[in-house]
Amino acid sequence: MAQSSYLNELKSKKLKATPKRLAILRVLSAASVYLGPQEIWEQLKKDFKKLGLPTVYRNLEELVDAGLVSRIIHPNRRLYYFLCENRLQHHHFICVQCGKVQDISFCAEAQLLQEVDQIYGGKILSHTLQVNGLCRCCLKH
Amino acid sequence: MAQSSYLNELKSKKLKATPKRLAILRVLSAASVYLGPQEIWEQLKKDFKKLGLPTVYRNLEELVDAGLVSRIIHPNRRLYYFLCENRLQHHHFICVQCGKVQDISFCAEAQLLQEVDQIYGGKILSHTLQVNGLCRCCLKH
DNA sequence: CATCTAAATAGAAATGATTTTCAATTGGAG
DNA sequence: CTCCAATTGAAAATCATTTCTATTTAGATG
Ligand SMILES: [Mn+2]
Ligand SMILES: [Mn+2]
Ligand SMILES: [Zn+2]
Ligand SMILES: [Zn+2]
Repeated sequence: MAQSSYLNELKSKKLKATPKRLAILRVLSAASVYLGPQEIWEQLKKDFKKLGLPTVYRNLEELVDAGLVSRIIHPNRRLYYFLCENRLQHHHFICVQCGKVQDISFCAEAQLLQEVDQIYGGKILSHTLQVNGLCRCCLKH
Repeated sequence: MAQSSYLNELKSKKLKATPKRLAILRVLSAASVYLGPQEIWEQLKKDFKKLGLPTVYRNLEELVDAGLVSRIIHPNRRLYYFLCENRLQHHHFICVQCGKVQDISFCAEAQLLQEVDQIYGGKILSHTLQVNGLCRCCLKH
């Protein structure tokens, strides 16, 4: 995704385009795997002599809220983040070994809505669909 | 579920039917909502003068592994547990307000397998599908 | 019933990811 | 340039969960 695209999205979400926030986006954008806050922090400490880990945590969550970054809840229950070009609502297949993320085009939304809304009369606030496993590449080794 | 049914399932999973383990099952069985380890512990401290919180944590995970209890990852990212009579693979709609759990009969398994296995060549180890929201009852108030 | 062993437990301590606090800094609108 | 809300760093707190180890116990076996 282009840098200018980030800027527009940030502005529309009322997030300032601070150097650190942009750097976090840059790291995520360059990564081919999901990254944890700690990893992102360690990469960025090289570029900024001062950078607090809480800043990374805060920014990641803000970027998720803004819809720029997707959050992955690993089976180990730690949080990871991934910058996905695909802006449509979708889900992920994640490799627990190498960290690769692949889009799942299948979306359960309609069926879930049907069941929860029409049968139970409830209101869906969020849903998680995540598939964990080993990617083709990791399967070989 | 009948007590004797628990005993059989425990035995088949090589879990001893200890008084505390059975008590945990009893508490879960009596509950109409998902419960956290702490809550379960607090209820059981009345019955056992000695009962460690780690024991509750350990047992809950063992019971999940044994397939007797289902684990719920709340949007608040804490763990909750629920004893569901339905032993077939299925998912849940949980109310984030009152803790009610309702079965989602819809299962994405086939489609996910199709996509991950046949398109990506990966292997699914687990998948999470959970719907969070407000139940009919909580919606009214 | 007595014996025996792997499984289970208590209690205390450690863990470690995540969050909070608050004073100082800064982006960017006007 | 000014100004203020947003952002940040540093340190500390939180707090759910796990680990450790000595002790106890379920239940298999004879
Ligand atoms: Mn994606
Ligand atoms: Mn169920
Ligand atoms: Zn992989
Ligand atoms: Zn409810």
